[in-house]
Amino acid sequence: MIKPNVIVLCGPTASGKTSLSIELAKRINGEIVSCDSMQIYKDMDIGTAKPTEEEKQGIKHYLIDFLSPDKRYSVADYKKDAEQSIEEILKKGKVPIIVGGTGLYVNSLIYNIEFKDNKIDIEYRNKLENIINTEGLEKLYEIAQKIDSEAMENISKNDKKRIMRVLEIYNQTGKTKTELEIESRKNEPKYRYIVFTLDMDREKLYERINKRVDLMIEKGLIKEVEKLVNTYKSMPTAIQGLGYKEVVDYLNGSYSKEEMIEKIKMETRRYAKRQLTWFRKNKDAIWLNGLEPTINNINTILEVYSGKRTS
RNA sequence: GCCUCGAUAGCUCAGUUGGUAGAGCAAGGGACUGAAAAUCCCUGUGUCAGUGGUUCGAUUCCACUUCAAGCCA
Repeated sequence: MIKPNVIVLCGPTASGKTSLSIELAKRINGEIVSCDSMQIYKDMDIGTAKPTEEEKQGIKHYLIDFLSPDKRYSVADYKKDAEQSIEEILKKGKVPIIVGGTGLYVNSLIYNIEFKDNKIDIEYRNKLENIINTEGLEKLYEIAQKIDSEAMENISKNDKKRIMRVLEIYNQTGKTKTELEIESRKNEPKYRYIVFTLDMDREKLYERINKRVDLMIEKGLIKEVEKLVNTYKSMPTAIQGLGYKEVVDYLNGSYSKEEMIEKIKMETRRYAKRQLTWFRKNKDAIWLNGLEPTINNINTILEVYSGKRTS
């Protein structure tokens, strides 16, 4: 059986994914599935650089702007939702285009990582937090080491989230993280994912990031955040978004407006660097230069897509 | 113009009782399976402002030059 083609366009923030993907979708009768852990949230438009209706040019976008910022969401939810979206697009006879910068989410699709149908046990997580506060993180590290020493080889003794996760998995499933990950990789992907990574000269990318942050402030990012914190009592994940937590600190008087803007720029540059580390790891990806004219990049994608080019 | 102080990593500075130097921040690289825009790990060669002098040896001491800051006029 021939697997359907699915195009994946990843790359660091501000590399030009949005406009390239929309041009591509118009060209090949495609629809876009976003792969972005922050654009999923409603009421967070400016800071996440969500495409506007005008920018979308009538191209349907999935997994954007559909979740309340007070809700939790995870890679497991994403995997399920994204595959459902892909199916819907294929049913229409259109081409699915996955677009975004969240490396973890991209991998869940292209390596077909299968997640069990479990919810996060917040009570247990709080219990672990308590142990950290009373006995220290070392205590949890030791326990985790006993449960799954193999997984702990890659986890620093300071990496609170990952140490907790090892314990959470064991508590919930009775299996180790290592065992579960082997099971999660059993099945081949259902689609032929063709992965493109959009990048450009680092200096140029940073210039674009800086400019984009200034533009966000101009467009009213501060107002957006004010409204957000007044509307939602708690935002466990959404408030972690770049730009959002910094504006909250600014509103609390932690630093001046200028300092806030510089901080957002710096954190965004660092984020872009981390994204690139993630994408470089995928040796099958085909790299595109965001400084090239859009038409050139589209032609490259089309050549690979239609099988005229393999690398 | 006088006096004082300074010039060391991209930035802010420490230091070498003379044997070519190190912190913080920035930056770069990396890890990543249910919070991922999160979380975490690793990485410090730079004409020690320039030119001369003393010395086996000067970034360190001395002289001059340039630049910057403060004070007195």
